[in-house]
Formats: sequence, C-alpha cells, structure tokens
Amino acid sequence: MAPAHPSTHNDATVGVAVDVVPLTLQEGALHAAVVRVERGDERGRLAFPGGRVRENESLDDAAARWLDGTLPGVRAHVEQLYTFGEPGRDPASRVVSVAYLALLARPLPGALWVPCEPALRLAYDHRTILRTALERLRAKLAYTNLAWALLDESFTLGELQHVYETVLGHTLDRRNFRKRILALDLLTPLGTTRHGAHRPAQLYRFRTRRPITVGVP
Amino acid sequence: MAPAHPSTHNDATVGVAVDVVPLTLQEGALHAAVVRVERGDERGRLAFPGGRVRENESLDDAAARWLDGTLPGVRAHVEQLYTFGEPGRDPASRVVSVAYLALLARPLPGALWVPCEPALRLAYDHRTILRTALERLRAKLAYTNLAWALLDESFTLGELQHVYETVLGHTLDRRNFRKRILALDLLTPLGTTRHGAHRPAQLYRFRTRRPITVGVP
DNA sequence: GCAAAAGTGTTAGTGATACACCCATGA
DNA sequence: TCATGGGTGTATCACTAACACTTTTGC
Repeated sequence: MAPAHPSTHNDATVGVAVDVVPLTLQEGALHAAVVRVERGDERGRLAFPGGRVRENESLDDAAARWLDGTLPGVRAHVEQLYTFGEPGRDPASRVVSVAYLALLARPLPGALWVPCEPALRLAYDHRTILRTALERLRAKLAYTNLAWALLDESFTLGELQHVYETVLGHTLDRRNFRKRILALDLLTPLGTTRHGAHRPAQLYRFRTRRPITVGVP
Repeated sequence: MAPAHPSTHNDATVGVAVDVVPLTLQEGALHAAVVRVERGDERGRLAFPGGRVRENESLDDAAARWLDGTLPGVRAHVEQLYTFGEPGRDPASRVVSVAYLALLARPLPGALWVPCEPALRLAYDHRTILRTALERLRAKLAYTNLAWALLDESFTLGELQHVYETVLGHTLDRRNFRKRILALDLLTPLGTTRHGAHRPAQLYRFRTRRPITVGVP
C-alpha cells in the first residue's frame, strides 16, 4: 500500500476474496461446512463459503457476510486464519484469499457438513486452507479457552474433554484433565446436572465466552 | 474466490499490497526499517516498505521483492504476519495489505532504522502492524527457535540471552537461561571463543537455521 | 444386575525458579 | 587491580503424568 517506490507494472487485476472454514463437532468428529462450486473449471467440487470483498466492507465483515450467506443466522467465533495468494490457486483469475476460521457449537443447515478427513477432496487450494485451519485450532486449544466456541452455553466436563480429545486426536486422562482445566479457573459450575443415559453430570459454563489466553505470563 | 454465490456488487476495486516489517537488534533495542512515504496524503511520514502485488507473483515473492527493493541484498527470515483490510486504512484507495515480518541479524543501509517505541509515529495503520509484529515475535520466541534470525551464524550465549531479554522486555536469570536453552538441544558449541573486552565466551550456532517448534508435544 | 459415564487422590518425576560465588580477560 | 561479562550447582516448588476404584443412573 502507498508505495514508497511507485509500481511500474500492471497490478490492478489482483482480486481480494475471503474464504471461511466453518468447523463444528458432530458425532465425535470434526466436520467442515462446504458448498458446491457453481461455476468455472472447479464447478461441482466442494469448497468453503467465500467470495469477493466489497469495496466498502472490512475483511472481517466480508467473512461474516459470506458465512451468514451460507449458514443464515449462525452464531460463531470467527477469526482470521492466513492469506493465500499463489498466482495459480484459482485458475480463472488472480485472486488473493484471506481465509477465516469459524467455530460453531453445532452444525446448521445451509451447507454440506463433511468430516475433516485427510482424504477430503476440495476445490482450489482449499485442502491447504483446511489443513491450516486444523493446525490453528489444535494449537489454540492448548493455550486459549477457545473450546467455548465449539460448545453450547452449558456443558459437562465430559463434553469439554471430548472436544479436546477430538481436536487433538488422542485421549486424555479424565482425572488429570479435570484438575488442569478447573485449575485454570475458566469455568463456573452451574449447580445443575444433565441427565442422560447414565449418571447425571455437573454442568459448567465458561466464565467468559471470548478469547482468553492462558498460561503465558 | 470462486463465489458459490455470485457477488452482485462492484468489487473489482479492492487492491492487494504487501507491507514488510523489517526488525533487527541495534544497540540493545529492537529497531524497525522504515521509509518515507513519497506521495499522497501521508507524504513525508514514515511507513514500512511495501506496495502492490503483481499479477504473476505470489505474496511471499512480493514481500521479498519489496524488502529487497528497500534493503538490497538482504538475507532475512520472512513470514506472513496478518492481513489488514479496514476500508479506511489508506485514504487514497481501498487496499488490503498482507503484512510480513522480516527478521535480520543486523541493520542494513537502504532504510531508516528507528527504535520500536510505543510513541513511534507511522503512516496509515502501520503502528497497528508494528504492534502485531512485535506481539508475534514475542510469542514465537517462546515456542520456536526463531532467535536464530536475529543473530549472526555464530554467537555467544550472552548474545542469545540478550536477544530474548530485549524482545521479551525483561531480564532473565543467566544460569536458568543456559540450562533451559541447552536442554532444548538446538545449539551446537563451535569449540572456539569470541574475544571481546572481557573473558572470552564460547561460541555457538543453531543446529538448524530454519523455523523449529519446541516444547509442544 | 449390568452397562456406561461420573467422580475422586496419591505418588513419582520433571521442569522452573531462586539464588551467590569464582574465573578470565582487557584496560 | 578493577570492571565486566563468562561460567557454574543446589534446593525448593509447581506442574505433569501415571494409575484404580466407587458412584449413580437408565435400561
């Protein structure tokens, strides 16, 4: 921007788009929301919701708009992920895409929810984007309270542990998990219990449902 | 990109640029390389090197090009930082800027090297970009071997500790620092010593001068 | 009564912190 | 000889990891 040295090349043809990676947990596995590409060489393949950024809207606003366009009324935690701009990533035209991560407590209708398997086939470079999103989510789960975004307002410790286990891809010791998570002082017990198929479980909620970094003095 | 739902607005006028934040240590303080804005409303103010992305180059290539244009021949670690796209960030036109962080072992001629003080006045939203760069650097120093990018090939443990102390903004216990950093097994002693004004110090180098994440199983 | 998830404590080991003195050199 | 940075070890504390049994409920 505002070149200190004026550019001498044609550079007005690089477009800007956002792509949103909506993730949620479903049946014990991470699922992503995708839509079918309607036009162009990649027509018919699966891709994340997204498209051009308008001249008068911020990137965050564009991400929210495209997310809501696909999953109307969605309430999600949305954060910028990474920007992908290889010249060949969209065969049709030169488009730089600012990818966003969106975390939902549950799947909503409006898109296809597909499990995040490594073999998942997606249009463009969206497999790379998905990989980046999963890495980010895994990393942030370790040093933030981000799990709130994948859970309802109230939840049991078992459900919270399940979020961690599913995202991290391995099991955790229940006693140690409880000790650690409770020591972080992020949760408030509700005093009520959830009755399921078995012994009722204490319900908790996050003290703050917004990003908090923990353990980094 | 590749809209699943076609956009119905004029959106071809959002431009793409890169801005590079070159950082190095000088006289015990972090310094950033800036240039004077030559044109437009912000003319005369200080800003980071950067400008438009060409149609046929990647974002990384654009960042390298603008960095080299300002600091010719520079060898630096360059990584994408964040993308800034508020509509009003450049008064002249709508430009989305992909910011890059560049870490240098020493300042090079070609730019003004200014200390990274909170009061530093910069054009556009570059103060925000600088703040983001510093946060990123601080965070990554804690869980990567990124310090190599701010040091010459060989260095003493005192110099390495100085990098950490300067970036983190507080002092560290020398004995604990050495124990911890040597336990990470990132360094190789050269067997030679550096003779300065005082007792010679053992020289080390990083086993790998590329990004390594440590301590995250 | 049985299957299934909830709930709970102790121990051992590892890593972090705090802390003080001597060493080698150049000036 | 003195100023300056280099180099070293120990004791304590906090956190992590490993580990098994009892409880409560629905069916």
